[in-house]
Amino acid sequence: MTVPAQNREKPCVLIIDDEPQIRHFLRISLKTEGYELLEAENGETGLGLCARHSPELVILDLGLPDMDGSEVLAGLREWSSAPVIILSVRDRELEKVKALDLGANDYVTKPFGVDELLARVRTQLRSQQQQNASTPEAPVVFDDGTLYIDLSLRKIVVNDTPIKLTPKEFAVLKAIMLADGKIVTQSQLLKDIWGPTHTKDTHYLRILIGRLRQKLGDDPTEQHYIQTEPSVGYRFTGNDDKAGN
Amino acid sequence: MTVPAQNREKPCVLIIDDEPQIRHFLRISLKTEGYELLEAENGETGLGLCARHSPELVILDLGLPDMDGSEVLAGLREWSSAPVIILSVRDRELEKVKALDLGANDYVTKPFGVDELLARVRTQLRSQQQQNASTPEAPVVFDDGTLYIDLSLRKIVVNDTPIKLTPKEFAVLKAIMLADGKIVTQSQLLKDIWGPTHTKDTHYLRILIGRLRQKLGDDPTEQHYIQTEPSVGYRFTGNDDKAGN
DNA sequence: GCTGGGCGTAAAAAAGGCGTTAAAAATTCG
DNA sequence: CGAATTTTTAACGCCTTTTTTACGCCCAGC
Repeated sequence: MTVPAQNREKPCVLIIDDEPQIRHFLRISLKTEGYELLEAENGETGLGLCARHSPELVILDLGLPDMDGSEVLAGLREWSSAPVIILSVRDRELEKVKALDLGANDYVTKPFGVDELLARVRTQLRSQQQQNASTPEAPVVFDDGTLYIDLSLRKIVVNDTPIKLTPKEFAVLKAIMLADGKIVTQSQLLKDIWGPTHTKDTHYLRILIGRLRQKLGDDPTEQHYIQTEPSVGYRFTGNDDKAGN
Repeated sequence: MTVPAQNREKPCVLIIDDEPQIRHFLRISLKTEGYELLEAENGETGLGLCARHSPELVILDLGLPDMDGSEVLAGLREWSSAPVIILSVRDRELEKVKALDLGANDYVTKPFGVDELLARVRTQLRSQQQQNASTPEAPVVFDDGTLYIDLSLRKIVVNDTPIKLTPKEFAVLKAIMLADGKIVTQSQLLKDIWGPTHTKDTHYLRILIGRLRQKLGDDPTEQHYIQTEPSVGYRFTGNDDKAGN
């Protein structure tokens, strides 16, 4: 599995902003504070970078060229719990509330003071540290040469051929991938994706898993990627049969 | 430690502010959001209330009559990690940095919009909750070099060969493993796994234990792992005489 | 030394779960 | 509003699991 290196000496901060001068400005400030930096000038590369490097914190500008900032935030929150500080020129209350309720951890209005922003960065990293002591980040990208999956960009490639997944198919794949090798119970999947009223309808799952295996090129008798634990659930495996951790 | 009961239906918010109209204002807003409330009009009673009730969140005004807000914050942080949102009329950057670095989680400048404050309250409670949710299950693992069992991962390995257990087999193994060396009665196992209507069908158990021993590589005449207590029940032991962990 | 209850084993028959296919219904999208 | 995609429904064959049934063994007690 392509598990991003989690043991960093310096905390890593990802900046997603399209304005070069802001990025430059932040780069200087954050570097002198001793952070490692990642930069993206649009939402898509931002999501990709975040998936591949799982930074300790994300600074996200709401006004991006390719997609709305809140879309980026929502996409991020589907699989990442990294703290996000929003930057925005819009200081209307509604905007702030929307972003915070979407899962942002702080909202700073441009123009802002560097020192304040740096303090807010420290604050977020501090609270994050408290909890993240023993929580290994779940893998968001998978690549074994044959199958390539990037949950952040919703991109699946099998043998260099892009594959399209339906919403439910993707939701199931995401769920079992984020479980990181652990079994996800049938009732859990049914509850999360079909709703609490369908926790018994396991045939939904059987047919969906069937289509998923077919699309991923996974022989059900081999169960290379998706393993069935009969009458319990399913697990995603990157071909490590050994008793791992 | 005097840790008060933490299981509340509603999250509890402590307001420390000397201005009655602000307290009134916050009280209305927070109550309608469904929070339980505590109020203090000076630092000392605030600290006392926080110690006694350990609220899920603290809203702290920096300008208090009896002691400086940062003193309150510093005092709080000596023993509490509850999220603190600072309220202040002072919007100088230095003030914000000082408060945040003292351990505050957010800093809101008066006058503020209610909706934004409420959103920030939700945000803080959310990250707090997230952190409590992690680290739920302690891994239950047995390993003596030959037999490896991980109950949480549902993984059994005998002599480096992964073994598949059926649901009932696993349920029985789990039951006797969790008993930690003590005997589990036959009727107990039958009631728990086959249901209360089968407490007499001990032949089910005999057959199942047989298969289990076979799969685990346990000679029934030796009873290395699963011991029979005739007409009583079964117990799991990992090398009983040896210094077991 | 026979006897009977409790245990372990071995084979069958019965039941249940899984994967697959095809078609109908619902939803999305142009 | 119609076409294409997605989801749901229904039915079948296969394999695994569970239950049933039958038999042999050990050991205490008469």
